[in-house]
Amino acid sequence: MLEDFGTAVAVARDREIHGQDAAAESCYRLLGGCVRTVRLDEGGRRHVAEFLLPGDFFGFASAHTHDFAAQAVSDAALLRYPRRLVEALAERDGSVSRRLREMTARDLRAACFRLLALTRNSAAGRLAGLLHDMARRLPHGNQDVIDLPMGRTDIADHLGLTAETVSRTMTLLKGDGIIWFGGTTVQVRDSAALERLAGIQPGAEPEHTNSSR
Amino acid sequence: MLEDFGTAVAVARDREIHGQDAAAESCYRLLGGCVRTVRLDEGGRRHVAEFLLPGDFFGFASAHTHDFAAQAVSDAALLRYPRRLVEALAERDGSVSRRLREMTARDLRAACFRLLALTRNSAAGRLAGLLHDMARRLPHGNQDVIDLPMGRTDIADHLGLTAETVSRTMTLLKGDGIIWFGGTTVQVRDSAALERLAGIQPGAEPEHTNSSR
DNA sequence: CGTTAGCTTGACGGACTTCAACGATAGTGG
DNA sequence: CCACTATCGTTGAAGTCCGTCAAGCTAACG
Repeated sequence: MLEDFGTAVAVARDREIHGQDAAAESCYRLLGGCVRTVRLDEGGRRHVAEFLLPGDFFGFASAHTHDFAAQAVSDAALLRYPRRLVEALAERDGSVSRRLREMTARDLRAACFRLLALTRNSAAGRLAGLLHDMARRLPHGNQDVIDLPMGRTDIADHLGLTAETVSRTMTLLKGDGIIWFGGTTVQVRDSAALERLAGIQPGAEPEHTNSSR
Repeated sequence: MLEDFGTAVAVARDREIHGQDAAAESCYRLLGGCVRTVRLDEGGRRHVAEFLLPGDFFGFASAHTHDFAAQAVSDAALLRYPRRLVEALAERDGSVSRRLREMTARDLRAACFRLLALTRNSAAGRLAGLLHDMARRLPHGNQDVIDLPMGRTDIADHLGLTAETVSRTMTLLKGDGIIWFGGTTVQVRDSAALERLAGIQPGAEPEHTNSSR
């Protein structure tokens, strides 16, 4: 399987794993830390497509080039797989090919639902969705306390907002007692309210990313 | 190949091809007309994910259920493929599996770029992008004149706007001489201006959908 | 101790939504 | 053939949310 072939790579915070529009020679799996995929459009505006967390695969759906750059949000550890090898594996082994297809389909599904959230929800709804997502995906202790690795600007560029709006909305949610935060620590105090704001019915929309398993 | 197995289906305007969250028993290829994929969220808000045009495949990336309903925007002709058969084909034939994966990856890429456009562009930019896209994809005569099959509400729900804003913005673009329209007919008079508004550099972002070839 | 980068808060303006009314077009039944 | 009605598109006025510009604040680092 894929697990046997990756080569370990360590990437320091804010360093690039691969550039935007770079030849897609490698795919990756994140083992530790946090990675963002970013694109700068012709107007110079920055857009963060996803935040990747430990266990996530990325770069597997790229055709000839990676449309988005990948950068370490925090110090990160990852495995690198040569694309040629992945393709060769898929060519030989039907189950690998199927798993790759499922992975891409999951990403597509996640992208579609993100599209829903970003075009229909207010700033509070979008932020609630992200926080809820992070609380679910981040490796946390046993409580609802998480350590947000990314800054306000990253969050803003991910949600289609400005850093100011993110900041204001965070303090709003804090004032309402829905979350608490200080430094990079965030505590979800009312998960149900968060889901309500994000427009999620109680038990829906699981596995938003290309995670492990 | 797939081409040999589809069964022809005709669907009248505004009829449903498959419902939201319906079991994904079939995949489709559109031969004529226009189809939209739609989802109603828990707030009752409607979201149009894509407009499918002749040649487009859809429903192939769905896992167990179709997350979006598919409805005929205009009278449509399509081919239906049983999913079990498609999966069986993919299991047997590596090249089919690879093509399915490429198709899903193309959709994912398109969804990511739509995400960019919808979160970063103004109403005029979004509309310009859609019109440019339609002018490129719709089967048209030899001029820049196209026949928009979908109504203002469909466009609005696709772009994350209201029908009123779409209408207003259309008349703005008309006033600027960038487009002309009357009834369902739209003429692109200044394609370069459209691309500029949409934030597209001259020769970029091709094949936005899972089209034929 | 000074500097820098990130977060917060305030004031203002603009873009889009909402609510409402009106006009045009097509389909229906008398 | 002609109201009648429903649907869609357009236009107007008012309100809201978020972006922009600007300043202050904190914490980390040299």
